[in-house]
Amino acid sequence: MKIATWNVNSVRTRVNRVIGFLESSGTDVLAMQEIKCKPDQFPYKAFEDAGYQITMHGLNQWNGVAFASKIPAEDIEIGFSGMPEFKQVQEARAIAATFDGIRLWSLYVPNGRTLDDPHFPYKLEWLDRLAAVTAETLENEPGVPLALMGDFNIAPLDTDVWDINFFAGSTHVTPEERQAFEAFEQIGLQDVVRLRIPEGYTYWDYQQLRFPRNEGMRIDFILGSESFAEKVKSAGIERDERKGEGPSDHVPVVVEI
DNA sequence: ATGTCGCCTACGAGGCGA
Repeated sequence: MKIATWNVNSVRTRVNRVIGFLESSGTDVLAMQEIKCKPDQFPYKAFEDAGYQITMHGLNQWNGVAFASKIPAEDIEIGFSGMPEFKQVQEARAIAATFDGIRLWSLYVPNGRTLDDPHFPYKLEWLDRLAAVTAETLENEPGVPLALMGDFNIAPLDTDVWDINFFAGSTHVTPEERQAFEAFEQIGLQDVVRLRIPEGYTYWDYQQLRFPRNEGMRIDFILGSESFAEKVKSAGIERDERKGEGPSDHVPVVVEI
């Protein structure tokens, strides 16, 4: 089974590219982030015509997470228990479903904006709570094949950005964010892509010719539980998806299990 | 170069978010 995660940056704008990727890669389950639409705006038909069912959560033009899958989604969960709010609103940043016994989360971690912005503590709290809820799940259901997949908006290593000096004083690389990321490893998850592909970016800003210059960031991850990790046969970062007409600024990250 | 892109409102262009 092929599983992938991809921040598509608008599923409506990107529908042809997303379906093209699904078909050419033979992906069975795709976790999407930043679909940027409400349920009545989702381009269901194009996915259904390609043989994929949609499980989505979107509230407005921002954020939004979903799965496209060839197999049925079971035990769908919108958000996670105690998910922090921003301005009294639980944003559309998390959805889970079980596919053939494998529990998958599609996650769009808050960006954080700047270190002095209220979105920054919100990001840290959001990650903290997600780790706590995931730890509970792993304790209650040890042995469950589970993966957290998505755009974490954190570059865990200095080599995950093209120039660490450029990011001095910025989000994505602070000790606090990296500690929040490491917490997922401490509760027993492992980055199943890093083990196989130590280097490589998953995101290049549209601005400043970042992609032609290969000035990117590695911020999209698949973090698997022990029983998920042991099923993984191979992994990939689909860099070529950043090329051509109308790409997302992120590329798919995939595993075969 | 403040070098892009996508969404909104509301019909042109500015505001917001990344």
